[in-house]
Amino acid sequence: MADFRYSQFCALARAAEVVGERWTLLILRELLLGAKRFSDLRERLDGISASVLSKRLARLQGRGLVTARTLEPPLAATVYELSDTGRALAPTLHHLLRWGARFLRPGRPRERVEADWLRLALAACGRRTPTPARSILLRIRGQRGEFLLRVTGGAGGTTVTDRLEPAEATVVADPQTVMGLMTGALSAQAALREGRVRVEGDPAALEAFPALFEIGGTGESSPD
Amino acid sequence: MADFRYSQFCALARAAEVVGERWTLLILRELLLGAKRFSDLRERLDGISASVLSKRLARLQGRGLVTARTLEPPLAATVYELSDTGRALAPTLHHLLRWGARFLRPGRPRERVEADWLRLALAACGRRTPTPARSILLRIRGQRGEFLLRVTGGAGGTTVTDRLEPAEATVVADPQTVMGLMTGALSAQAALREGRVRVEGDPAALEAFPALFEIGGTGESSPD
DNA sequence: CCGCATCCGTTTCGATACTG
DNA sequence: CAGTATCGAAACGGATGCGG
Repeated sequence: MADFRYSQFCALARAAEVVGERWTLLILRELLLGAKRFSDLRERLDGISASVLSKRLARLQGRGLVTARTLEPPLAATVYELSDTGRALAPTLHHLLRWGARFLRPGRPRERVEADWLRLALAACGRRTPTPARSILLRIRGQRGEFLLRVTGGAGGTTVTDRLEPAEATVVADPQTVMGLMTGALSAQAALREGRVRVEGDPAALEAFPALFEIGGTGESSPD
Repeated sequence: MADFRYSQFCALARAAEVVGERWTLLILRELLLGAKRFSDLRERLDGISASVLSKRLARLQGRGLVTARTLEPPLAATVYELSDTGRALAPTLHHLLRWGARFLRPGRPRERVEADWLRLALAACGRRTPTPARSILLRIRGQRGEFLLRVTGGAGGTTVTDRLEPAEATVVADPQTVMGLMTGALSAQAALREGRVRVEGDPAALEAFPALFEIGGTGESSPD
């Protein structure tokens, strides 16, 4: 394994050596969402081979981003989790996600969607500046069942949780539609007209939804 | 060129498809530092092959991060530069650089260093919160000559320029030493003791130098 | 010269099979 | 379940060539 991929004394090149290999960012995304076993990772990173996953985990452990922990004898399993160094990448991943959101639509045939990923995206793209004091329950219908998220605007910005308290409105849509509304690629009117979304409760909540989010600065200077 | 590298409806996966290939982050770094020609990029990205650089540039243009512009007939040359979408990645690259700074030291034999990279690193790692009102001129001695940077602390945080106004002190060191001091991996005392740094002017400036910078959150929650 | 396209040896990846 | 072994396919790195 060529450990020195670039020969440059530059912090960005160093970072690229650690997280710039295929699959690595997605492995970190999964571990950011919680500790996981080898086979959990394989299942969610649909398409990664066992040998590549093994190499990636070994490298991430070697660089100190990931630690392996063996559970107590009853469940003799190894789980991988982020170390402090790995968790320190979270702000970077959020920024990258916000920037990448512009490429999300259109969706592609047979693409996988996980509830976790949507929650991560909504959380990462929520505005940090004061947003309309709305509370919206999202009922997201994927291929494999449906799940709920709760989005709240306020003076402290937008927050996203999976606690299911009551809200002003419930918005029912599939993942592609939710992300289209969030990124602004799809207007509320168009989504309603095409029957891609249904609102229960205050219809104005849907109109306000896009204002709760923003994607990576197309011009506005983000704080940092 | 398999354009769909992952089959996941996730903004981070989309971003990884665009910037997650070998060399791409470093190409973006170079273009962030200014528009460049094909051969300029090849020269600075020591080791990249022409065919790979060509493919990367084509992909980046296809995705809208980079534009090619042909100069007027006298200098019939093509320069590549970042588009708004490409420049929108700047905050992400700064975050990633700050995180990667922890891996900078120790330097490796025969590693290349460019003045631009140091300037980028110092700018990216400068604290955003108020810092001591110091002004320090860095005289950095690389293999190929030396160059100067000016670091200023203040209520608005740390700023780094290449304008050579007078300062309280001049710090003379090689790039590895400067980065060691910046990341905190090398203490001012140790650097002085080993003769790796020389100070002209107020000696206290060197002691204050590390306080002007911070690298990617090992615990402190960065604003975003 | 500059911006590639082409050829070719080496490395990495992906799919499957196999082992403790 | 958690990986290692193997092997064909794809990507990469280096050299060369060619049109503008």
